[in-house]
Order: sequence, then C-alpha cells, then structure tokens
Amino acid sequence: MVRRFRGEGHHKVDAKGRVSIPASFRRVLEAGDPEWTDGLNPNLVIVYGDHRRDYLECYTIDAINEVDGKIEDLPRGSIERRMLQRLFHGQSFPTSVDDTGRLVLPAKLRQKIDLNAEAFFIAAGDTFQVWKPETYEAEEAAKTEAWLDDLPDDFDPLILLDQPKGE
Amino acid sequence: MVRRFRGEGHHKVDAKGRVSIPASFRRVLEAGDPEWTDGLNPNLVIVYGDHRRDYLECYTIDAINEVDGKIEDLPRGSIERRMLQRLFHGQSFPTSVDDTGRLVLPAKLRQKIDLNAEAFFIAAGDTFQVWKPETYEAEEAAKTEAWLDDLPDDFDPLILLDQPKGE
DNA sequence: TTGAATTCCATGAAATCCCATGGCATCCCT
DNA sequence: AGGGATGCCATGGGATTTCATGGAATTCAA
Repeated sequence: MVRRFRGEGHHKVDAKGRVSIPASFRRVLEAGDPEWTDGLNPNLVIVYGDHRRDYLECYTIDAINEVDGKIEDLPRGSIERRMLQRLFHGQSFPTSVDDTGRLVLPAKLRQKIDLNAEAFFIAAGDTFQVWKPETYEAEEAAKTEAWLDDLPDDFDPLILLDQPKGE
Repeated sequence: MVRRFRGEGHHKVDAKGRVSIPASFRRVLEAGDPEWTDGLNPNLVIVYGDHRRDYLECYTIDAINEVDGKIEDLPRGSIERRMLQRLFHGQSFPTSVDDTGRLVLPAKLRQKIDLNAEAFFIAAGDTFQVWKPETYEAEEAAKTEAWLDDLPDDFDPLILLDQPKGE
C-alpha cells in the first residue's frame, strides 16, 4: 500500500516538544506498524545517532525490524555489529504518534539537534528525517547545490537511475 | 510485545548503590519476566563476568532462560559448557527491580566496575549494559571513533547492513 | 551492636493524558 | 451554484501521572 514516505513540510514545535507529523507520513507509519489497527496510534523508532549527526531519523516498525534482523546476522563481537547496535539500539528512542497526530520529542533530542520553534520534515525512502530548518538549509541544501553545480546545465538526474549497481 | 531494549541514559548512583533504571527498560524487564503481573517488581539477572569485563550485563528472565537452555544442550563435561556455566551461573547475580524502579547494586559489583556517582545504561539488543561513564567513553566511544576516522567523512553506517553474511 | 541492606515516605521536574479551537478542504443537498 | 455540514488538520492549555532522586526508619546478620 503506502510504503514509502514522500514530501516535506514545516511544523511548529511547542514548549513541550510536540510537533505535528506531516499527515501523509502518518499513513505510512500506520501501514508500517504490524500492530496497528484503525483507532490505534502507530509506533515508530527515532534514531538520533552520535554527536556527528544533526538530525533525527524516523523508522517505521517494519523498517526497524528489518534493520534489527540484519544486525543479528552479523557475527557476534564484530566491530561492525557493535557499531550498529550502538547506533540502532543505544542511540534510538522508541515512541508512538499521539492521538492528534503529533510526535513528542523529549528535551534531550531537541537539544541534540538544537530544535526550537520549528521543525523541518523530509521524506527519505522508507524513513523520514526531522531537521532544524536552519541546519537543513546550511548543510543539506548547500551540499546538493554544490554537487549539481559541478554538472552540465542540461544534466538530467534521471540518468542516475540507470547506472549499473552492485546489489 | 516490547521485546528489545532501546535507548541509553545516565543515572545517579547513591551511597547505598541504588540506581534508577531507564523507565523504558523497566517495561521490557516486566514483559520478559513470566512471573510478572501488574503491581509486582520484575526479576532480572546481572552477569558480571570475570576481571576482564568492566561493565554489567543485565538479562531478562526470558533471555537468561534461553541462554540456560543452550548451555544445557552442550555435552556434559565439555570445556565450553564449563566455561559458560562459570560465566552465567557463577559470575552472575539474580535480583529484581525495587518499587521505585531502581536497581540496588551490591558493593561488590560496584567495586568491580569502579562505579561511583553515576552510571551509564545502554541497550544492546535483548540485554542492556551498565557502565561507569568514564570507562564507556574511554573504551567504547574511543574505539568506534578511531574506527570511523579511517572511513570517508560521508560514510553511512547503513551500508554495513548489506554486507554479505559471515564477514 | 554496628555497619549494611531493606522498607517506606517525600518532592520537584518532566512526560502524558484529556480536552479545546480555528482553518481548510470536501461532500452533499436542494 | 450556494451554503451548510462534516471531518481532518495544526496547534494550544490545563490537569494528572510518572520519573529520578533523596532521606529516615527499620530489619539483618555476624
């Protein structure tokens, strides 16, 4: 059904850390939570990472389960497995959408990405990200612009789709 | 229901060795204790290991039962079985959460990992660990930092998830 | 019989729950 | 076509509960 997140949007963050989730994202969260049924509030997991990461990444239950499964496939004790456990099990926060469609971000998470009055949501495949608008402008937008600037004016991003892959 | 631990946090340790367990971990401990019912205090097992280990690892009852089961499947008298018995049966401490949601760590365990004023909790799949914050920084964080420093700036840990198995 | 461990009580801060409102779309009826 | 009626959406506020933490009182054990 509605499998991937799509779109972006700005929403107010109030003093308690409450933010409306873009309505279309909610449908995806619902579809991605095996326990969800009409009337319930879908669960999700927010991965915030270490000090280097300055945005929050939100996973549906299905998406995070997939990640957990892959982590378990890695050899016990390997550095890769430890890294991923630290990131996905340690540096993450399980929560759920509230009945008015909002996310409640604890002070700790808000401080981490320096989130104040407003939040910027953007879809990223089977997850979506929450940014402080200024950070996003400065960091991401600038990055893609720079990348695009190096390409010919008539460059069509679609050709990227047909590159040979190593999957 | 809530099967795995998720998240991390710092908590004060008082003179009696009492430490609050992150609230979300308590829900998992409750769910993982077959004898638990509303109003009771969930049981758990702390595995502290030998002198080489400098953190405590906490198991739900379900998790420790699973481990015990696997140990029993090993041939009697085998060295593997003896080792695991020593670790999980000998070097472990069964206890329970108190009514205010705290763990009481006996002096012996605190001394072992040199725990003083503060403890760091971090989820690790179906167990969680308790560290002295400084030790964790020094040992874990530094290790991963060093590892990450060898990788490109824009390295995304997610690619680790798609590595072929058994590497 | 004294230090250690357990029980019971206390409190400020943070997180939840419950309820409320104005703004837009959309649907529908005549 | 006009004009509610309906319903979702974004946002806000107050009341209530849970957390994290501290301390006193009481029981244990050797």
